[in-house]
Amino acid sequence: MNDQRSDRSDPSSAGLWERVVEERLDGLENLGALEIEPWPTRFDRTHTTSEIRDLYSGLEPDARTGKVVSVAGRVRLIRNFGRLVFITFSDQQAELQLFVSRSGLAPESQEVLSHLDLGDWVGATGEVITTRRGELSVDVNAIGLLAKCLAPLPDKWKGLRDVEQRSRHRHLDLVINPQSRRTFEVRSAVVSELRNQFHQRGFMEVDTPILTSRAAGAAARPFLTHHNALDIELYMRIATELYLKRLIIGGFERVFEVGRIFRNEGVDSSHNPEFTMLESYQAFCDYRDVMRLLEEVLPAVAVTATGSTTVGGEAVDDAAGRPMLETPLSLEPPYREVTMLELVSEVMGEEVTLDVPRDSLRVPAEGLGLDIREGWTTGRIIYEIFDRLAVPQLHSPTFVTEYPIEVSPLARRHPGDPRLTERFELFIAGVEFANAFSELNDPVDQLSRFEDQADLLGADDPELHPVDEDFVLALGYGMPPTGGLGLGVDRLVMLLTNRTHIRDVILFPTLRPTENPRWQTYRRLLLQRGASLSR
RNA sequence: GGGGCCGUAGCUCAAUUGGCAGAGCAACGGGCUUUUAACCCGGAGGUCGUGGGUUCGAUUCCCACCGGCCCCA
Repeated sequence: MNDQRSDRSDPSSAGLWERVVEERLDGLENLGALEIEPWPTRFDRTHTTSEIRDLYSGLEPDARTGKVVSVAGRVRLIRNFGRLVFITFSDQQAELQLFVSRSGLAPESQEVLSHLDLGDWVGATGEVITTRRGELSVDVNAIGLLAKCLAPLPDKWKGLRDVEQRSRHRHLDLVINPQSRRTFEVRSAVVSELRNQFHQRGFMEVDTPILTSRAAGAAARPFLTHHNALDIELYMRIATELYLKRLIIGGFERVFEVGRIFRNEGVDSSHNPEFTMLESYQAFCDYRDVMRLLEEVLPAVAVTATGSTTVGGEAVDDAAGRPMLETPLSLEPPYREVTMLELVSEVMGEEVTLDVPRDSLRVPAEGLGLDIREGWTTGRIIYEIFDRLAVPQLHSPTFVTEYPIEVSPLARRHPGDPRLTERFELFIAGVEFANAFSELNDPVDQLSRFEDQADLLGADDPELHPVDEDFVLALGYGMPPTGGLGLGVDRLVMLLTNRTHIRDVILFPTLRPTENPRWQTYRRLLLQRGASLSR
């Protein structure tokens, strides 16, 4: 272990932090003297904050409604005037003000009030009123603690800004940053609407194995794990593709899976080791049908999740991350369609075809700063030029079609040129969102493609696929023509919430573990208190 | 893999051409019955990411390391 690791939000100097926890624990003891339970089991809420706002918006200042409500939430702000206290609290929907006059308040409520801290959960009962300044409030006649917040929260206004700290302490991020809560609400809506869209089109949702004996269906390094009882090595899946195609072979004509995928590769602002991908397969269809599907599904998901097919452009609060798109962009179809060879010809400034000799492509490509490896064919080099130089310029939604066969071992050959495939990827804002093709269903061709890839595996090329023998055997029983799709769900959420960092759209991203230097102090304080409670 | 920037109070951030470490909010004590991030008074709170070096003296300069962000391959 490395002792030099630092964690900025958890400095080992726990002096002030320790004092705050101690003081709050002391406050609990005072409540105990009045037999007030700081962690009661339940609370009868009659209204949420937004229900009250909906019912009583537009009241005149200094109004009384005669309506008594019970509300609950977390204390966000306290403005104490001595005998009069204003408390702003929030539940999941919104904030609301509590108007608490000490006169006439029961002793239990007075005691709760005097030990109330920012972050505490409270339940309060009283009449809905507006104050002299017109603020909708609950005129509290009883207030109780629902849960004590023992540790100080980050500043409500400046928030937690650091991406790592926000994901490492997600509970605090969600308390503090409304934008972050909003992001994950959008994520939930995106996944829900994706499912809805596919169900509506007659797709059946399925679950395929995460633990597999062979990580296939994509070009990626897998995570390795071990099953004790069987005493075998197992891989975490790197794609759902080959299992879903087995289901098409089996006779399910439309299947999809929203699946967690694991790839043992680098971590950066757009890659997390585990991420979510939607894959769908529909029999009797080709890649052009999948294009139309995407053009329908993506705008529908955008509207359901965000209310609009326009993404980006709006100012994103700094505390919740930087924007992905500075200027707005429309997801309305039709999307631009262009072949890879057209794009590469554009980049190179002259017409590029698969007939161009390898070296007359390699030399100018290296001149543009690309690292061209020894075994790469013309098609592979074309893909590299495309990936490095053309992709970043694909701003509005663009289907790039006709991929070289070398980088598409699972896609059907293009009828016009067997060195190309019926494949497309969808790019938006310079980022790949979807990958689709007319699925290769000829086992003879599939086997030779896998064998070609296997021959090259020693070349350590990240674009190479491992062989899956069982899948080739399965193909032999006949897979109908099929259009397949892979859609990156995390990236779609990034696009719809305008975030640049994948950690901002994954609740608990993979992080290097750190020791929390406060733990020992915290543990000691709680154990001390426990001992004094049991006495 | 290469380059740049960053790490200071619970949170957000200053400052120092190398000489007692600063603010706002939070927290603590006091005051206040109509606030909207209330206000006023007072007192606290720091291993300046970690380790080493240079120096009379290092938060500041140098080196290494840890962690982060951005750009490039």
